[in-house]
Amino acid sequence: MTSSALAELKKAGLRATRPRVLILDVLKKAAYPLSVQDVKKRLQGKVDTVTVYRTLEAFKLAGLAGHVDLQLGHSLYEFTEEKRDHHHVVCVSCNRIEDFTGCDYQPLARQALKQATGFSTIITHSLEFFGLCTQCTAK
Amino acid sequence: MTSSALAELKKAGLRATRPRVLILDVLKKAAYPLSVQDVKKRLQGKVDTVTVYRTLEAFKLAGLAGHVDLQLGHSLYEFTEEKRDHHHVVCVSCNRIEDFTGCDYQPLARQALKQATGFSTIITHSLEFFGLCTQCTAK
DNA sequence: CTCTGTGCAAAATATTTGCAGGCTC
DNA sequence: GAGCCTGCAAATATTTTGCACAGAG
Repeated sequence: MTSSALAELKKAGLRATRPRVLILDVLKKAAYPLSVQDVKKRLQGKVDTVTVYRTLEAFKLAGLAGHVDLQLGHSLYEFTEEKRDHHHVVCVSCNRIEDFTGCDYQPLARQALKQATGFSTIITHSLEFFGLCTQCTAK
Repeated sequence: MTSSALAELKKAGLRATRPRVLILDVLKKAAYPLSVQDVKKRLQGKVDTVTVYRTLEAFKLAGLAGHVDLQLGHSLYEFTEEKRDHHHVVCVSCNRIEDFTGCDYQPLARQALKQATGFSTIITHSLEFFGLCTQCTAK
């Protein structure tokens, strides 16, 4: 595992330092997007908080990780897998998260560009659904 | 204007206090989503920061305002107009914002519910595009 | 009059910046 | 060896909480 993280870092053009390998491994193992605090906790003091911030930002720029915003008061990051362009459904009551894939956003992006006349390119997009999970519905 | 804000507050089931009328007016006049600081500045000291936080949250619960997240490090709010379900295109370089409308999300929501088996209801959604505006493309 | 809303102070949380030393390439 | 990366300290920004008083209904 560690060695593959190392290779991915190099392929992405980043220096393969110990903190970066550790953080990338944590991201890859996570079932759901992680906050800076989440990452730090899972590394139990092995990496400084500031480094987590800087590393996640570097991963984002390098395309290794994506930024997720679920309106929880802090940013989340997740490993960018092959099955890219997946999104989340978040329970507004308990914050449970599930994924869904196959968002066909190209028509929407074209429509957005047609209306937003001051723009020339769409680079990325965010799409999140907020609802109630079955447990919270029952309550 | 002020009187209409007052009526809207009552209709939404909220007490029509001075800070709320002022904040609602500011939101309605804004061309784009505002942060807590934006709102506070436009009220030049007439309302406390904490009240702005609490009021915007109350508006959100009452359906008067919507929460927008453009990955800028803080939350934005905008008045919920009739032309609801509109979204934004944000320039990743200069943060310029434009709107677009007519996102046909029902099929996507159905697809999300089919895949997210632990969920029973979709209440709302967020969809934002990030790209380059023509000015920043030229640079 | 009752109960919610507000302002003020302070705490808690999240994020950024500066700098000296360490490690990758 | 050069230059990027890290840890530590501290500054800055954002959001939340507690409480006494004010104002809406």
